[in-house]
Amino acid sequence: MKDMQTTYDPRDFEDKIYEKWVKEGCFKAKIDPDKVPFTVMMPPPNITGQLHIGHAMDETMQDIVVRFKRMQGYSVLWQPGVDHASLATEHKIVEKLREEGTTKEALGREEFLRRAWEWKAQYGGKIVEQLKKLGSSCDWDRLAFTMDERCSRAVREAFFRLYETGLIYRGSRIINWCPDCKTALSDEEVVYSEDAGHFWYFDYPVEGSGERITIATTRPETMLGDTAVAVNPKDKRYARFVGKTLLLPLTDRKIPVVADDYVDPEFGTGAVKITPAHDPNDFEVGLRHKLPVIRVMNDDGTINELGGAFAGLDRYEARKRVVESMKELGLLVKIEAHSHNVGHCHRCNATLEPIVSKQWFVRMAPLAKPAIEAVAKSKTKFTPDRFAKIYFNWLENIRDWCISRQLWWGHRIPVWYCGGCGAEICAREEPSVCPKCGSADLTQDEDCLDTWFSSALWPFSTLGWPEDTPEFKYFYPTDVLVTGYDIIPFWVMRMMFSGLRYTGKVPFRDVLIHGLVRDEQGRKMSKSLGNGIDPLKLIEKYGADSLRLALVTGVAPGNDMRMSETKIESSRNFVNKIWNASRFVLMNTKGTDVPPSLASVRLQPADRWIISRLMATVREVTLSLKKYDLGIAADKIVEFAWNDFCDWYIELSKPALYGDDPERKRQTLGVLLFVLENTLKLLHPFAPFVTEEIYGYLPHSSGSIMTADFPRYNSRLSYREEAKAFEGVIGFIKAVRAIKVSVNCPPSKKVHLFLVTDQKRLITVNKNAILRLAGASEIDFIERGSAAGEKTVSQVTDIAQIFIPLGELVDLEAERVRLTKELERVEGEIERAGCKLANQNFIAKAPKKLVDDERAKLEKFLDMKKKIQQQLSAL
RNA sequence: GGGGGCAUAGCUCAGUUGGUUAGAGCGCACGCUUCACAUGCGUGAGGUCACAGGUUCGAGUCCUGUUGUCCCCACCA
Repeated sequence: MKDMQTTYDPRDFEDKIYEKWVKEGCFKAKIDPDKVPFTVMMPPPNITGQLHIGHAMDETMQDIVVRFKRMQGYSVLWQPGVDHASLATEHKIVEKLREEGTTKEALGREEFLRRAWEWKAQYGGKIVEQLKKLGSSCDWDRLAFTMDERCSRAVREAFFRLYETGLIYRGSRIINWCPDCKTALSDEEVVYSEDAGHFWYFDYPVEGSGERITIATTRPETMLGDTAVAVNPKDKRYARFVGKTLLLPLTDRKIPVVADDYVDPEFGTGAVKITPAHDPNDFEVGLRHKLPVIRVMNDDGTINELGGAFAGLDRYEARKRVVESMKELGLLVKIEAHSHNVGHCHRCNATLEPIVSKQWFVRMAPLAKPAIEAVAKSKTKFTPDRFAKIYFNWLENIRDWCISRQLWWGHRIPVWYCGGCGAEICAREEPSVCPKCGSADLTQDEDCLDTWFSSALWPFSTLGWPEDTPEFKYFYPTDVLVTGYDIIPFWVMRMMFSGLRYTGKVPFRDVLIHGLVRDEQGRKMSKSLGNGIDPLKLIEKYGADSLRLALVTGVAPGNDMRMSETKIESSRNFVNKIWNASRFVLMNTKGTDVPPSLASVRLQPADRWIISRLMATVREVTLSLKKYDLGIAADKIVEFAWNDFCDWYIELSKPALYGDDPERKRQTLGVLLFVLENTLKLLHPFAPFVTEEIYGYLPHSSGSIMTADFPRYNSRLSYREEAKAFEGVIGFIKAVRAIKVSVNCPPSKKVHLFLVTDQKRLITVNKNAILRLAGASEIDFIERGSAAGEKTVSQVTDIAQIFIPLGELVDLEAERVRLTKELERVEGEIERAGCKLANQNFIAKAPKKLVDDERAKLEKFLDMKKKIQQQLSAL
């Protein structure tokens, strides 16, 4: 076999390995009755989308969970797919058409849709290719699209069922209208921002008297649609006006003054113009007082013919002209600066108009209730669980969902209108004649459904629902949904009530919520700021493994994270470390017939220590992954691999590897390989490429690491007592190093160690490692410190009192200061432990183990104190 | 107005059900051309865990309040 490259360069193998996985069908989901299924639905990225860093994090988290479960022996389905993103896609195509100098209306529906599909074919696959670069192990053969036949059928079925049971209705309501996209939006699609505006104070004359009522408005142009002025019934200032008639300026209409609790007497002038067609609150007031609804605006934001002289003007031009006209009439009282929250289109950012419009709605109350219960009863659990509160908050305050969009790209509403009898027909498949009158004159509703209507069905539409397919039976309900907290109202919630409504089951058992990836300064990434981090560039520069590790380390679940290149550099350094450690082990393996398992190895103390640490790590990592604490799991692996394995065990193994006992070398290599292989397996879900690449070089490995068993905790390999004893050796070595540094003794200078100890055996067994790692030439056991002679530096450790004669390097005074400091520290500990143990409540109420530990600690420190005092007096 | 997050080392953040002497990465200081790795190794400095109470034998962790900060929702025309 070829040797590993001396330098780690992910570009050498990442693409190659991904191809291999795909070719060997490693990602394929299989219905296997002997295995437990584990299903994850990928949140389908928009076909318009480019892979951004947020996707990268979301995908990485899913891939980690999925790879872990696969290695644990589950039959895993990670279902990929893309979303047609009705509005987003249509918006982009319309823009493109605009550049070409045409419009969708000019093209016509059919031609427009042909273009859209063409566009989808051209760009829709791009994001899929980008996902592959990250190492996503989803079953690409099952790639779904929210507008493919399967999903479309599910959409029609869902619509039909809701329609049939009266949960879908059509009605004229106030909705959020985007005059640029020319469509209705749901409440969730509105982005509010605090915009600087004005308050215009207008006088409305009272009919038959010289009096006037002053109202204040932020949208003067809507006065053309005013049908009343409202005051608070308790407001004495206006009591005499209630029931009177006002002459609405700029029009020839007369409008009443009504009394309504909605009006806040403290705000503005206490008198409010009521425009039921253009304001949600006014609409409600209008209903209460049976006011006419006069809509004065067209779909494109211009004033319509009901606006009289202002007809045809754009809303902002109309605003200007209305104010001017009022001023000319002497009815403009004053203008104040006023900033207020204004709704914007989440897609094009245009200022939205609340407008009365005939749309399709889903009645939410009956759907929200079971969705709330399911989470309240923990049928679905949020991680972290605080997001359940946010979920409840949304569902408890939810209003009916406006699902119709005046768009062409999307699922067309499955409702037909009969030209013969006027019937409204909802059907799963297009009817040929009217079932009521038999007329063939049927016209389908022009509108499309909100994209999220189809996304809401994703966990089961992709599995073939409404058919009871084998996939649906085996893989549904899914296990975990991974997504950002910003998507809870759009998607998580809607999948929940849809799943419960149509399948009778929750769509997923766990929801793993993550935060946003922010830039180095903690700002949200946005196009306008230009602070976006391109994950593909990072993969090109550092490799996918490094990016993945950087995305999940040091983040608590649900919290936002800051991404920076330094962070990825650290991950890259770690991956590089793994690369080199593996290279070291494999280099030494050459020409040696390494034992295939630990069974035949006579384990040394250091071996048992590293195996013990490995087992502890296996246990912690497995538990953390189970709880979706990906960051903690990654930390534990890194800590083990870098500190325990590389910094300690590999160094400890060197005397055996470079020594003259071939059998000892062979056995040590057995341990090195065992630990390395398990480390790679633990790391594989996080860093799939490099672990697979290295795995291929291991002498006893076969197949892909992807299909290897995830390491299992084995209590027989935990060696707790021995490992603990060996920690003493490590502490001892560190102490010698520290002594040398403290007296500026060059590390290369070998020192002679004189030890007072009752652990001669432990030290003798590990003598070679100690000499090498501590930089010592000789070890002598002595009975008393004074035997080490003059000019000696000393230190107390858990396993020995160390004396090092360092001749002229020793500054007696500095040594005295150092030991005195050490003595103070130990005395502090004695004080602390003593106080604790003097507390009768502690002795009585704390667990026995803690009390015993504290006693042992006190003993230890008392002993140390005695020894340090001896050393001080010997100076 | 309602809800939520965050406040721990110079910076960015971890800290599992309360329990060793509170950790990591980066940065900093000093020292290392040690035969896997300078993308490295060794040693170290640096924290009254925002503040004030409370519960407890014991609080960074739980409770109450305060301050600062960020986010989501609602919203006064």
